[in-house]
Amino acid sequence: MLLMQSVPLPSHAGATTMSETEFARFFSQPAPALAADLIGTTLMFDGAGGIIVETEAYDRDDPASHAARGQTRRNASMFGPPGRAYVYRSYGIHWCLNMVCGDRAGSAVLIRALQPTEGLDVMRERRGTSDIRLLCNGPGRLCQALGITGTLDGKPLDAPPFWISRGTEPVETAAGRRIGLTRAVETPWRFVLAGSRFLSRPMAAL
DNA sequence: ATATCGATGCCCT
DNA sequence: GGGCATCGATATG
Repeated sequence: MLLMQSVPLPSHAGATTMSETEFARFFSQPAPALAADLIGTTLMFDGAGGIIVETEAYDRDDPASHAARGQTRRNASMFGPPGRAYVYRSYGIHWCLNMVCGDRAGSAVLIRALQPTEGLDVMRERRGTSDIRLLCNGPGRLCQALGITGTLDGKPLDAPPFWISRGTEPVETAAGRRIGLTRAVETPWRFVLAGSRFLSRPMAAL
């Protein structure tokens, strides 16, 4: 069947796709809640991907957020419907992927690290390293590994080339300070899979 | 293991 | 013109 061929199969047991209403409910959560819930979720993009092990929440009333000073051309996707991508260029060089969420405009979750499970060969080629721990351990690195660029800004996350599946097994998460910020540094809106060796940086004590 | 620094381009004031 | 939700190389313990 044509439809089946376009859907990548997760390699780990227990994965499940979301119905339309589950998807809508999932992404209507406030950013910190979704950021925590995304840990352990599988993210695929055009045949490559893995398990989300690190996220950060940003929202409208958050001085560190791109949305803090209102809508602009760059952050327009953050003010659009939830369940879509917000992709922006970081430091002029890298792309970073967010998932737009919330019951009001200006909320998103930055995807910071994956545990790679699918498409290892193409990710190694794109990243220029064979070290599996260096493929997706950072927001810029995972976009390079998956081939995500600015053309995906505003695209829905429940349609190809994106594919998202929540795990059925509960996972242990930890929260801490966000990385690389100069503002709102105390807000503990970074979430990780406890004990993961695929993080962009180890979780520091609060 | 952690620290520092330069690259790089676009957004926004 | 200033600042930046990063990365990789380099230096050092």
